[in-house]
Amino acid sequence: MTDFPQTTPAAPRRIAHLDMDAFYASVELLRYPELRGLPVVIGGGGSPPPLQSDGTRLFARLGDYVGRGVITTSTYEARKFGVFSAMGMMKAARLAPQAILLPTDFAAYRDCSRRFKEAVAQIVPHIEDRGIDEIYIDLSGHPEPDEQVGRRLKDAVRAATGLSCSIAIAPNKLLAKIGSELDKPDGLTLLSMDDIPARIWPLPAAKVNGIGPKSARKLEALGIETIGQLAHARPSLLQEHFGLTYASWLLRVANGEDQRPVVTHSDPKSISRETTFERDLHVIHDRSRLSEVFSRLCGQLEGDLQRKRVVGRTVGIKLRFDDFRTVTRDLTLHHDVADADAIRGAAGQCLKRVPFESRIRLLGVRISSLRPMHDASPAKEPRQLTLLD
DNA sequence: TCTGGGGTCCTAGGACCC
DNA sequence: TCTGGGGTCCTAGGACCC
Repeated sequence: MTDFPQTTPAAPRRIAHLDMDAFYASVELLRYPELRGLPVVIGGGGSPPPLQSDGTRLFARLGDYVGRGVITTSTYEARKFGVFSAMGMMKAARLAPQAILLPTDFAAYRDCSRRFKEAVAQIVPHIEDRGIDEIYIDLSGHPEPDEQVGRRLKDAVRAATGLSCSIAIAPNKLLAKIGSELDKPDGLTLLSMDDIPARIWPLPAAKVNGIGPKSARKLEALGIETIGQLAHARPSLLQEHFGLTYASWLLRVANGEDQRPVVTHSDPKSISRETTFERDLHVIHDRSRLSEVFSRLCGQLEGDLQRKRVVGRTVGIKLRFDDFRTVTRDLTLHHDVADADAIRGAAGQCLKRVPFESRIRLLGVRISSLRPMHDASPAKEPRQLTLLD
């Protein structure tokens, strides 16, 4: 035994990415097993399917949908019709009018999400939350071999939820994230750095987490479509079009390099509420409706702050106009706020700075610069100093 | 008949201070 | 009366992710 720090080289990391398969849709199929094998899409804010007198459910058809919602998830059967997440439902309705449409039920998905994360945490506690349906798991130092722990995690998730997931285990988050998609659904993929040329390089550049539609289109214009082409691109060409920072990052990720740690805790940075109107509203003619929604959003924000036990001092608004232009305004106060009236007051100041030239499609309110709420010392003004002090 | 809602992070300019 | 650098905070917009 020695008290001196060891200087052995760092062991290679093992990171798993776990992604639930068609999560919202799969939760709904547990509830409505009679829909198994049918094209089903989840989206919009409709009401749950009513029970009929013969004991069966009356399911809505996507073709009958009217509104501005988008699809959040679809079953693999529905995807065959070309309807995917984030597609407008009116457009999807043209492609698959006969598909079953279910409203989103976040409470049910959150409950299921909590169960699968708890099941994983029983096996490996080092988890990074990446939203409702995916996590990274740091397996470095875990004794079992990859294949064995991967199977065990999948079995535990199925036992806790009845649902399948896809897992990849790789030397870093970047490769694990790409890998979990390679054998969906119900996949278990093991990747090492040696697999990069054969399994990663043929994939489209947009499969990299962080290369979005804008960058993918720019790359394509340069003749770069796959991750492999990106890895072999001339650095000066990339730097010319993307700047030094982003160009170096592109080259690193194309070679499968990523040192980001698995982050098990993070404090919220901002909280927001927004809503898209069924029809675009006029700032004058629809004043009372706008004012009503504005107050409701501020009230919801107050509830969110209380639930998360935080206060904030930067209040902002967001507007989207009928031409889809988006503007934001924000205001940093000298003190923290937490109640709906104070938020509404500050947000109202922000609204005054917006030029209203077109109808409003979306209205949102946001609060940031968050700090923990200390309920023991309710927002007290600092003692006023006087000359007598 | 386009395009939700809730987030994070980055950039860039201006104010302001030293 | 020509023209410093940092550093931090604030604001606006945009890319990206789930």
